[in-house]
Amino acid sequence: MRAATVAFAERGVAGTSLDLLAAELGVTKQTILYHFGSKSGLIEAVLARAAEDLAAELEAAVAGVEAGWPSVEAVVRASFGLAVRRPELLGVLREIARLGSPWSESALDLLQPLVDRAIVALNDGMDAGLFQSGDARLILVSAYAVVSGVVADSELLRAMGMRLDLRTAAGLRRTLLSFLGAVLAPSR
Amino acid sequence: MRAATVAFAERGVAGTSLDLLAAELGVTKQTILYHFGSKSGLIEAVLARAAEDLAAELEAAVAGVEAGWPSVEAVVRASFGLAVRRPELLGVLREIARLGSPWSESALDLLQPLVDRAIVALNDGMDAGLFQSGDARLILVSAYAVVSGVVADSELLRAMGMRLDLRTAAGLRRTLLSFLGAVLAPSR
DNA sequence: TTAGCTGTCTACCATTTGGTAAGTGACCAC
DNA sequence: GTGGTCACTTACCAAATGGTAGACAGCTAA
Repeated sequence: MRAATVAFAERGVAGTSLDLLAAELGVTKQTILYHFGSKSGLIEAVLARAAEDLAAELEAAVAGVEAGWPSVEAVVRASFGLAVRRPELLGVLREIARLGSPWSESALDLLQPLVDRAIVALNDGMDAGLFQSGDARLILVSAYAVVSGVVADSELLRAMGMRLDLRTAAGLRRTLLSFLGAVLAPSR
Repeated sequence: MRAATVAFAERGVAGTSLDLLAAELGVTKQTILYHFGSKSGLIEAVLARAAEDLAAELEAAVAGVEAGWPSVEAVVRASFGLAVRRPELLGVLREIARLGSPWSESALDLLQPLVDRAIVALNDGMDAGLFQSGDARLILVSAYAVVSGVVADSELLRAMGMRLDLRTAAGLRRTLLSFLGAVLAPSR
């Protein structure tokens, strides 16, 4: 599943054949089919695991962190950490969500709780005066798109003479936090 | 080429077979091969056209617009306009760039001028005191990632109960411009 | 010892895929 | 009218793809 996750994220689902995946693992394609039944079964398992892992990582990031700006900072930090440490986690989710029915729906179901939780947190923060009022969804989707876009378009980073390493991620994190700070900071 | 661009952007290059593409067009696969020689030939043509179109659109957007913030605004407006009007333009570039050698290099060559131009414009603005100083590359890549991420992850938009329509794009544009305004506005 | 289960393999299979070869009709210059 | 080019077709083909069937070895429980 780890190999499949990486392969799906890097080469796409359609671009990953069971034969090739099996060869990478030093087994035959039939071994994969034995464990997952079909390619769809493999996709399903990979999707479920990735969503679970992502939720766990973000959950861990905000655990014990106080609501408001510190939580935002923690999530952003964790997201860019994932983008460097496990880019395939975000990549495979996007890749599977793009497959169309019924995969988009499955992915959507699995990610909905995360989205809802973030929206609620932002709105709560706004209500509590910790954040400036605004459209939480627009802010969330913009922030997510930065992380997702950076992971997905690593080729474009190269066009700018950058790599998705720790230093770049730190710079991007600072930039995104400035972005968010500007939009969320309560007017004084 | 228009059909191929849309198909590549939506289903990926590997996920688009010549047979299917031909069927959509009401011709045979051999007709496509006649005009483009091979699938690679088609990809190459689509890539070149997409890069050219993107450059032309952005060029037109900043033509006659004064340097500094108005230019930033114009580019952001044009980008989100493209994201709504012609999402396949951005999508296909990302999709082809992801194919690995030698496609990434080709795509990179074609997009490099755009990137360079944007970097120079930002740095000039900083030198002229129109913008706050900062890392132009980080700002550019972040801003690009917002647009790219929104186009690529249209499924996630749905998870938030949003569509990539004119209204949403306008909201995202305002959000991104707030982001950029906060990072670029000269300190007073 | 043996029966059964598990994980893997070899051997196939039908379909799909990118690509080649050889035509066929329409048009056009001479 | 006739030769040639252009756009497109039908008829194939070899390789790759997802998937099935059945054999085989290792392990465990009776």
